[in-house]
Amino acid sequence: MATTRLDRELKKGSAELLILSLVETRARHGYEIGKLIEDRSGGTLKFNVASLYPLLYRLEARGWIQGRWVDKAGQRRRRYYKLTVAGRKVLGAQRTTWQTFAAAISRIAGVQHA
Amino acid sequence: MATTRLDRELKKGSAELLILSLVETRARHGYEIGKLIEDRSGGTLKFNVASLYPLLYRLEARGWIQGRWVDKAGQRRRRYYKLTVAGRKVLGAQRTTWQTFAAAISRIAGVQHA
DNA sequence: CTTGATGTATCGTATAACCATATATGGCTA
DNA sequence: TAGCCATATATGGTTATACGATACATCAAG
Repeated sequence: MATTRLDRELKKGSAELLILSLVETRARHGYEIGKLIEDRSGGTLKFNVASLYPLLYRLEARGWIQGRWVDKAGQRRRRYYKLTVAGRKVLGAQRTTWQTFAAAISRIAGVQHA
Repeated sequence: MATTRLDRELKKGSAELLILSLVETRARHGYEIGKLIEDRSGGTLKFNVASLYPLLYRLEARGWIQGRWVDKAGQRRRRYYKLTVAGRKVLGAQRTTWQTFAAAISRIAGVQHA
């Protein structure tokens, strides 16, 4: 079946919310974030690296996450990102936004959410 | 507060689902669809005409909706769109996709849906 | 020594939203 | 009767962005 494009677009809109959520309780590096999203969604959500990394840079440039390089023997260097104070506020706002949108869409599209 | 862009992106992804849903039971014209989405979402969802009309043309080009010009005295001509058989199948698939995504995002982002 | 998983990075291209603007009609009001 | 608002459709040009492809780098497994 042809991809409806809806799924792709949906990923775009929720990308920031997903990333901010994952670095909420602890610092994580890019690759880990990508894998976590894929795994926890059961393969439903999957980010291309060419989308994921630029997104991380953007979030850092906005001051919502803070990156730190970590070198460890026997490993490629990783950049760990953690949520900033400003990012925490944004995350809270985005969670509310998400719920509002999900409710509105479900109502108009006639989708019942469990 | 600065727009987080999440809301804008979310609209993009759900636009097709919303439109297909609104022309499911009866034919509607563009302006009406725009107003319905805005009204039924309580202002949360709002489409720019420069996004809405091209989207309608795209959906029609794909054969998911079928447009028909209707002239009526004392009114500007309107183009009424109705769901096609192919569109009905797509709508069903998109509803399923939407539910799957909403569940995945809520799970990862730690958002509880009522 | 080749393959695959891990890990970060980006060029180029295609897609698409939307601002601004245009056209057209009817009703209300000053 | 001129102005403005709601209705209704249409699009050129700008801008943002996702992602395929590709690159580089390290280590384990076979």
